[in-house]
Amino acid sequence: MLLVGVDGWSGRTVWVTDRDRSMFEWFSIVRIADVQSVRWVLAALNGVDRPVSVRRAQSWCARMEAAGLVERAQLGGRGGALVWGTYAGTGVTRPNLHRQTTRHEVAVAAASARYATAGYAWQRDEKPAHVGGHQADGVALGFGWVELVEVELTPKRLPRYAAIFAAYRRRLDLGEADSISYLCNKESERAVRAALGELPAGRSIAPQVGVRSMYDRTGIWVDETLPTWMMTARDRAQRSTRRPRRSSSAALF
DNA sequence: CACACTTATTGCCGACCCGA
DNA sequence: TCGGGTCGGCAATAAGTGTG
Repeated sequence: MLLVGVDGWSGRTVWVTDRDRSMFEWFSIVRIADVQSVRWVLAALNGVDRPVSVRRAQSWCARMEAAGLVERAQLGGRGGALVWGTYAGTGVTRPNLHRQTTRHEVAVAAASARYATAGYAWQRDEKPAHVGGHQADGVALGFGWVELVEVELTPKRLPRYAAIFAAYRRRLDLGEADSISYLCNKESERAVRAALGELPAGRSIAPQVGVRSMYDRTGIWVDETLPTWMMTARDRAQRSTRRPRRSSSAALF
């Protein structure tokens, strides 16, 4: 454990545990999240499959804010305050809260938090190496299982889906991934399903694509249990015939 | 083993904010 | 103004640790 002095408070200190450091690793990957997602990641690090209480997540944020390791912005939306790691906490620069993509990033973090609780490691997808490639919003790594995750809050036009599906087809053929999950709201779920059915490229990957409506219109994912379709990494490993790419002793993130 | 003490976690309550 | 949602203070509880 590490003792961190609190600026401006004479004598006040905060303990930073290994678990807290794992939280900062997660924040360095997803950059920004809401309090609901913090509930799930704290649960993952505690080794339980239910989120910790809202109160617990709030107090964790308050404690780390006092230590100067996270910052918060109360924007009044559902899902709680937005939370991000400071440079001192994560070594990455502050996210821009007013960028249009922030809502999307928070939604990706919500997905990452659930996958973490289900036992998956989480990575950012690599930038496409060649023209026509496509970068997913995240990669969930199980034991011998690679799942590309796409968070879809705004429906796209059909030609765009055609290009993305073709890129996924190539990646599946190359063995870079085992499946693709589209996490949507109601509107985009309809668009993705339609595109998968109408486009030849869509039909060719459809058996390996899961389309789930998890978000409300504003991109908030609120729940108290893991979705039934989300198989835990451990259960998935027992059904997978592939050789593990990730040892069971690998770190969570 | 019994007991005191610490730490982590939770539920409850009131305060506050915001939109209908 | 009302209701829903979030946040922080507080007390209760569970689990872990040290001591006689």
